[in-house]
This record gives sequence, structure tokens and C-alpha cells, in this order.
Amino acid sequence: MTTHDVREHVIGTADALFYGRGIQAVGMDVLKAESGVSLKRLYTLFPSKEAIVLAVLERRHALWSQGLETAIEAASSPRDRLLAVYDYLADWFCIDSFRGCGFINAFGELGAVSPSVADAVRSHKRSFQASLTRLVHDIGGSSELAAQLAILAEGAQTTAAISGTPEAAGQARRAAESLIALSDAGLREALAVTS
Amino acid sequence: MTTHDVREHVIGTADALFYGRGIQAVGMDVLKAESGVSLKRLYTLFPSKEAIVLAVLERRHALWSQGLETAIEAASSPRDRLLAVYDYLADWFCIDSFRGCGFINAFGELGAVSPSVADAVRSHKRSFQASLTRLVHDIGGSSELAAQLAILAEGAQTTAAISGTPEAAGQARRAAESLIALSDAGLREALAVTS
DNA sequence: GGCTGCTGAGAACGTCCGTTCTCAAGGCTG
DNA sequence: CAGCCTTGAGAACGGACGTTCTCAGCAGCC
Repeated sequence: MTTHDVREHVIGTADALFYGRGIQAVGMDVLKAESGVSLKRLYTLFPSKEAIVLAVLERRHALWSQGLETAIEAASSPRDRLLAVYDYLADWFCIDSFRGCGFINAFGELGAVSPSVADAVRSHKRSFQASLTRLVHDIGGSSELAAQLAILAEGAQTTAAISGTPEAAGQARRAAESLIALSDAGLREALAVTS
Repeated sequence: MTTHDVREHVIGTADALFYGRGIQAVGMDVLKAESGVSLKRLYTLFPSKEAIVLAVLERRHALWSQGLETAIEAASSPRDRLLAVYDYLADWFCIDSFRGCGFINAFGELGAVSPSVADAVRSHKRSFQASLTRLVHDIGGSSELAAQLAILAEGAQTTAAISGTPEAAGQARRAAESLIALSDAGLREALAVTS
């Protein structure tokens, strides 16, 4: 068991605990008990609890981005790659332990009190929007469309979390399909006269 | 200064504090200092801090719903009434103290630890979805469209909160206009063949 | 006016948090 | 094998939390 392995183990345990119960609801002694790593060692591995929180967010970002990328690459057409984002969300919402976006949760809990947490959340969301923008540009869509699709994805996450059902993913996906179809067909101007 | 007035004053003060700093970040002594109401009195007015949190959520729901209703009623056509929802969001996002949806924040912070808070958040969101569904039905739209527009509104709130800019409101509004136009024109079938 | 009962303020309480300290055990060096 | 030095565990610490207690002040009544 190398130091690095223990570190990763602690981060993984902390991730599950923080995500499942809320960050402030998990004390260092609980993390000690669940990870089997003594307090002394925890504090030699990390300078503070906040550092653990940041490491957890980093890991969560890496896993999430990697999973998303894998889902995207599995699709064949540019349009399917874009829609794969929502299928990825749908799969995620169905997991038992799903409790919303960990970044949004962390932001609500600590965003006003810890600037570094707020920054980590912001950069995660920026990264997601960048991925989406790239996919949208691949089908010739505008940045505006990318922003709209990102808003749908964000809304699906919070809606699924609060309602406790995964159906928001399908609704967001169908909404995205509509917006993409509109953009594809270049029908926005044509429809504008009817509204 | 009646008991009722003091109660309302405490709830208002607590709302501002909880929303601005996070619920767990505000202790009872801070609430005492900011409201000018002694701890003894606070605990005669409310049985616990959690009761104050619930009262705050109730008040926030009342104010928010009332503001939304006012914004809706000010619009003249059914379509404008529906889009007024997003203009209401836009105005809200521009307020300096905007820090996201207080209910989403509370859910992320306490949803896993306090079932009553989770319930309050769920019923607020259900109420919002019900309002939206009513407005959508008034223009002949489906429940599916209402769900999609709700997701857009949710996404706009978290996006605006995390990004720190109000532009998500406009993006969500334009996305909503697109979805409504598609629904209005009954063009979904026509477009399906092009996708 | 003196006694009584109630309300007020905030000191005090127990608990739990994040963090540090003590000290015992073990491995490497000579 | 003796000495030392690193590392381990978890008891201990200071502070902050939510909640309760004490007691001074002040009505109202005899």
C-alpha cells in the first residue's frame, strides 16, 4: 500500500461520503472510521479538510469527464455524439446513489464560504460547456445553441435530483433534439413569422 | 411590536443570512446578533433551528410564487404570460445578492440530512412545475413541453448562480421560445423526417 | 409597597468539529 | 543487540455549534 494508493483510497471514500451525506455533515472522524486511515495520517496526506474536498472535486471532475468522453466516443455520428450527453445523464440518474450534481451541491453548501470550492465548481462547469460547445460546433450549431443545451443538462440534473426520478433526462434529451432540429433545418427564421 | 411581527422579522433576517452565507454557516448567535432578538426569545418563537429553516423556506416560497404570479399577470397574451417566467428569472439574476435558487442550495446542503427540508424543496419545485404546466396548457401545449420548459428554468438558475452572470436567463428564454414555436406550429412531425 | 410570577438577556452547557500532541511500537543503522 | 528515528493510533485541545439555565428586572395584584 503506497502513500499514493492510500491517498486515492481516502479521496474515494471521502467522495462517497461527501456526496451521499453532504460535506459538512461528514466529520474527519467519520472519514477516519470509514477509510480506516488514522487522523494523523489523514493530516500528513492532506493539510486540511478543505484540501480533501478540493481533491474530491478534482477526482469527481476527472471521472465524470472521462465517462462523458467515453459515452461521446461510442456514438457514430456528430449528432449522436451530442445527444450521447443526455444518454450519459440518463444512465447516471438511474444509479441508486444519485443525489444530483456533486458540484452544484458543493457550490450551494460551500460556495459562499470557500472561494476555492467555488472556483473548482466553476471550472468544472466551464469544462462541460466547452465540451458541449465543441460537439455543437461539429454539427454546425452556434454557441448560443451550445449554451441552451448546457442549460438543459443542468436543469435535468437538479430536476432529477429533487424529484428523485430519472425522467428529466429523457425530457431534456427530447428538448435538445427539438432545438438541434430547429438549428439544423435553419427554420428559426421561418418559424419566427408564425409567432 | 407584536409576537407575530418579531417572528416575521426573525424569518426575514434568517432568510437573508441563510441565503447569503449558507444555512450551516449561520449560527444561532449570529441570527441573534443580526435580528436583535435574544436566544431565549428565538427559542420561544421556534422550537429549533430547523423550524426556522422551514419557516424561511415557506416565506421564500410565498414571496417567490407571489412575485412570479405578479409577473405573469402583467403579461397580456397567454404566450407572453408563459415567457414572463423567464423575464422574471432575468430580473432576479440581476439582483446583487442573487446566489442561485435558495431551495436547490438548501437541498444540496441539507436534503440528505433533513427530510423535512427535502420535502419543502420538493413541494416548492412541484408548485413551480404546476404553474408552468397551467401556462403551457393555456397555449395548448403538452405536459412534456411544460416539463422541458421547467428544466430550462432550473438550468438557468444554476447556470446563472455558478457563472455569476445573468445571461442564462436570456438563453433559456430563447430556447423556450424555440420549443414553444415548434409546439405551436405543430412542426415536430415535419422536422422529424429531416433528422 | 411588598410579594409573586413572568419575561428578558446572555452566560453556561454538552457535544461535535477540525486540528494537534503524546506516546508507544517498529524498523533501520552501527 | 542497542540506539534512534520514523510512523502509527487515538486521546486531547480549542473553538463553535444548538440548546438550556440562571437570574435580574418588571409588571400586576393584595
